[in-house]
Amino acid sequence: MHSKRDLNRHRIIAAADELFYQQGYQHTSFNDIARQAEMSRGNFYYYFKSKDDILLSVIKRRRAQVSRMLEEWTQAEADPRARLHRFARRLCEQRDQLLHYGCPFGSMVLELAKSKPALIPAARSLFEVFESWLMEQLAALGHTDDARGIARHLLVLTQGVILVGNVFDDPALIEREVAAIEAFMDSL
Amino acid sequence: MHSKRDLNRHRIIAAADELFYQQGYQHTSFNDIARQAEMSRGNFYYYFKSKDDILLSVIKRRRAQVSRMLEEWTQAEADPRARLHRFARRLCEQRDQLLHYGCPFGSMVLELAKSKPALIPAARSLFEVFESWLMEQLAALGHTDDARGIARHLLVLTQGVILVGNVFDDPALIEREVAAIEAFMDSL
DNA sequence: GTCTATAGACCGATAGAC
DNA sequence: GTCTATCGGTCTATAGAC
Repeated sequence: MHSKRDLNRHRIIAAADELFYQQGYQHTSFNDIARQAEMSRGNFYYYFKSKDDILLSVIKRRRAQVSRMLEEWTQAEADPRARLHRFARRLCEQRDQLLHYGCPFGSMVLELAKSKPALIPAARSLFEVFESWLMEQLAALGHTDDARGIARHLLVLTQGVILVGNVFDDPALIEREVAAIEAFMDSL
Repeated sequence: MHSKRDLNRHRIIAAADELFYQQGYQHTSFNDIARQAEMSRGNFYYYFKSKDDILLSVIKRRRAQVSRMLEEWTQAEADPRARLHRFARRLCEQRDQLLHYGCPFGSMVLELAKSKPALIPAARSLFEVFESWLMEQLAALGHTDDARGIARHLLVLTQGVILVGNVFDDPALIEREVAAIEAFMDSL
């Protein structure tokens, strides 16, 4: 059902999702979220029991979006290698955002590691979605034993590109490193 | 000279340095720093004009420490390749801290990107110290044209390892990926 | 007495919670 | 809309070294 309650919950989560990415979790206040969602701040505790609770809902939303995206890639491309290239090229598609705010998943884990370690497992689950999808593609390419290691290596490369691209604000670095990642994928 | 003023300034900066790393900049309050430095909070504005000013001093301190470390490596190892290996192996030496809190330089840039973009250039300067040292070693190995690109690629690898290691809290990943980085260095 | 250094009261603003 | 805690930041009385 799309009750009014569900719609308002969704508006709050969508607003928080964007702001948590652009400003970070701690640096985003209820007022910020209220302004972005065009709602009164007072209602929030009708929908959520705490700020942490909003974050958990944001993570859940992101996980659903990631799952949907990966499913689309799986259906659009029959070749596992072509699927991996989709994964790599997404860095270029999202380049400008990534250079500004970093990876929405990596930066969240890092922030929580410093201020809310109890929430790390929830944020880690986003990476696990990517990891298991990558492992499926790698297994299809014959890498059954070392699938996890290679999957994590691909995550290392992508997280590194984003972070260093962010540091130097260097769009060319993204393009160059993505090409190297694709070359590595072809060598598998 | 080591006036009392200098010593106390140093105590505040050292306390802030540790806390900013472990808890993040925003999540560390003046009270936290006061407790850690065993000083009264009221004094801080005798030594610094703002919290941002403390951060700038922390960055300056870290830059000096990094420069000193790189200089030591340069003097201890005559072979540029051996120097690069020092750089890689440091990830293993610092493993436990890195798994807990991430890279002190990378995580700072990421936090500032979301909340204090004006301070990014200061934090970036830490990476530039590493970058230029790496470029010197690469140039000595004959990589004069592509030194910057390779240097940044090494930074990509190291930042990626730390971040993904942090996400999965996986010490073995650090060891494995560092071995791969060293193999890459040998191929240069 | 002078100067450096210090402690802690105090401020307005704003946070999350209700 | 209100509550309480805490934030970064300010001010000042004064203690101790010289």
